[in-house]
Amino acid sequence: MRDVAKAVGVSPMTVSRALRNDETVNAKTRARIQKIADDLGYIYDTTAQAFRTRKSGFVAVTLPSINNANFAETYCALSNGLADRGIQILLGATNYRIEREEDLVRQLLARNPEALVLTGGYHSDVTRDLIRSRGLPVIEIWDLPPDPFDKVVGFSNAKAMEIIVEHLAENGRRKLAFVGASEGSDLRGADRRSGAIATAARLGLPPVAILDAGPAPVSMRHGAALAASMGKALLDYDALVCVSDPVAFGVLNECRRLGIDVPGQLAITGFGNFEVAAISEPRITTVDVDAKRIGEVAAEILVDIFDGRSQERRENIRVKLVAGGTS
Amino acid sequence: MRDVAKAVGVSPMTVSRALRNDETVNAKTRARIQKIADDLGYIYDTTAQAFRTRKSGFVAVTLPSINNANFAETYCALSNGLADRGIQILLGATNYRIEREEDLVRQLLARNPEALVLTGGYHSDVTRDLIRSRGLPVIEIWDLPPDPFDKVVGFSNAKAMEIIVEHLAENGRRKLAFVGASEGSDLRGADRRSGAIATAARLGLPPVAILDAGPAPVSMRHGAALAASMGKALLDYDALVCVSDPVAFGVLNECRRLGIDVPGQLAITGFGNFEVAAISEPRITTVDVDAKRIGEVAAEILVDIFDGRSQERRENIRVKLVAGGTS
DNA sequence: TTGAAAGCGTTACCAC
DNA sequence: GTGGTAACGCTTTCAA
Repeated sequence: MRDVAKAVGVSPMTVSRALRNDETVNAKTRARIQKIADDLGYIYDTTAQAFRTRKSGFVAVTLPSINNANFAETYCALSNGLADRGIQILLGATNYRIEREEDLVRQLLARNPEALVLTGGYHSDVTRDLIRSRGLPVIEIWDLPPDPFDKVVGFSNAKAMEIIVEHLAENGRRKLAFVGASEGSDLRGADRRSGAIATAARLGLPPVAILDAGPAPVSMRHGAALAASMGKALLDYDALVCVSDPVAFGVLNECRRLGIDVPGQLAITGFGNFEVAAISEPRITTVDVDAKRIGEVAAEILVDIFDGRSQERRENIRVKLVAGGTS
Repeated sequence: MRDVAKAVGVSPMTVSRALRNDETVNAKTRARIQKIADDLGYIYDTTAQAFRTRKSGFVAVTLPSINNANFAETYCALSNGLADRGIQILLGATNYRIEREEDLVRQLLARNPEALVLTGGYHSDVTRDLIRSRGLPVIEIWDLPPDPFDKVVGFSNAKAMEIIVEHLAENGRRKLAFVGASEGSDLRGADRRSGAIATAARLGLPPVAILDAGPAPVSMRHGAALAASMGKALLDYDALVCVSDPVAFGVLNECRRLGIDVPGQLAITGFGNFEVAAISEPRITTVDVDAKRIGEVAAEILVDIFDGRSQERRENIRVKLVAGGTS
């Protein structure tokens, strides 16, 4: 920058302003500076800028997994919503290990992000302190934590399960089992489980059985393996409430192999309205979450924050039942 | 850092060294510094480090899509392989739009990454110039481009299709159709298509028909929709070679609805050994690509580069046939 | 094994 | 409309 300044015959300060298209710099001077900078092959140092201004142009985002159609959609919507502002996303995947979050957040914070988007509302005390001491804007997504950091864009995983259990009860199912990940590995999944248990209790159904499909992320193969290991014992229940569509699909496929009639003998439900739920035959009854909208709203909130329009935000994204042929 | 130094009673310089695990700092002092830094909630400023050392600590990675089990696995392996070096990944998704790559690369380069990992070997001239003028290490993955930038970790998509077509021919199939994305939207998919066509020709089979499932990314629903729109006309062929497992699964499911017997009347093959291929009943014949290994090898190469051990690398990652019940 | 001084390239702030 | 000065938080270098 000094070299450019020398070549043009102005001060480095003026060059700095000109290159940022500062209006206060004389238009002609600005053009001259631009040209000479180009000629000299000058490359603006974004790192130095980020250092000096304390603005990194990053928003840090944590996701449990990047290989998940719903999270991927949220990520893309978020990314697109911030792109025109020149904001880039710094992504961190916890792979469903909560203890990873702390390290991850530390790494992400080291880059001075201007905001933090966390998937889920459960965080260790250390993580909370770490974040609070930074005092940066936080958005928690895909959840509706009772005691949030700051902004929230999500839905209640427990409540979302209500509509599934009510639907099953309306269709005469009583003996429910919940198929999900092992205790402690998928906290939103655990919320769904408690939601199912609570709703069943409220409706006067027998206690919901818990079937463990292994540590998160549980997917098709885990659902299939669980069903295979249980075999006809699955018929102790008349409905399997699965934590996600892939799990439900795995279970459903194994049921076909076992000669269990779905939905005749057994109802199966999923969660998330994944592509496989709609393609499966029969279609899997599921809950649709507007993942894209979560990302869009989060991006909108961030833009508001960066523009200085800050306000309390707790957005409840609607979820809806998608009735299929498995219930 | 100054605050930590004050609290510990040493100079900032010693703190700096301690936090970087510099061996020259007394082990006990180092531990004390670590502890107090933690207690104070100190977060190391990577931006300042990047500024001072002229090293960003970033590796930029482009992926066609993050919602893809294979790419996700490559990404995770890459990320893990670089984590101990303190290198973070800056991710950019093209969403299968090649024209996006240029913008994306420009954005990523603005962050001064220390290396660039590109998925695929097709790039616009502008992109090529952009990258070359920066003179940074480049690894192209998931492909084996004839004229690569630099390092390569991948496989020939065309050759991978050979094993599928040979397998089909061995099993007596002759009238092949390729089901893939529209021309121009998925270049690795197009390579698979040409591979299928070439191999069929070499084996003396009739010309391979091309069935267009729409713009990339094509997935279950596109496969299903294509099959539904064709109906019994699918029986003009005796094998459908699908560009990916999800597409194959969509086609397979629709065939069941249409009353087409797979593999009796029609063989179906996929690509990528996705979970759905193994869970599907019957299992889908597919090609397994060691996605994780691609990420691991790429990370290893990058570590070599950062350690100053640079050498030509063109790693051909093996792919293998996974024979299922659909062929 | 530890510390002091200087500086990385930019911009905030104030002066003119 | 332009310029001078200082500083951002760290590390390189040299000295003790």
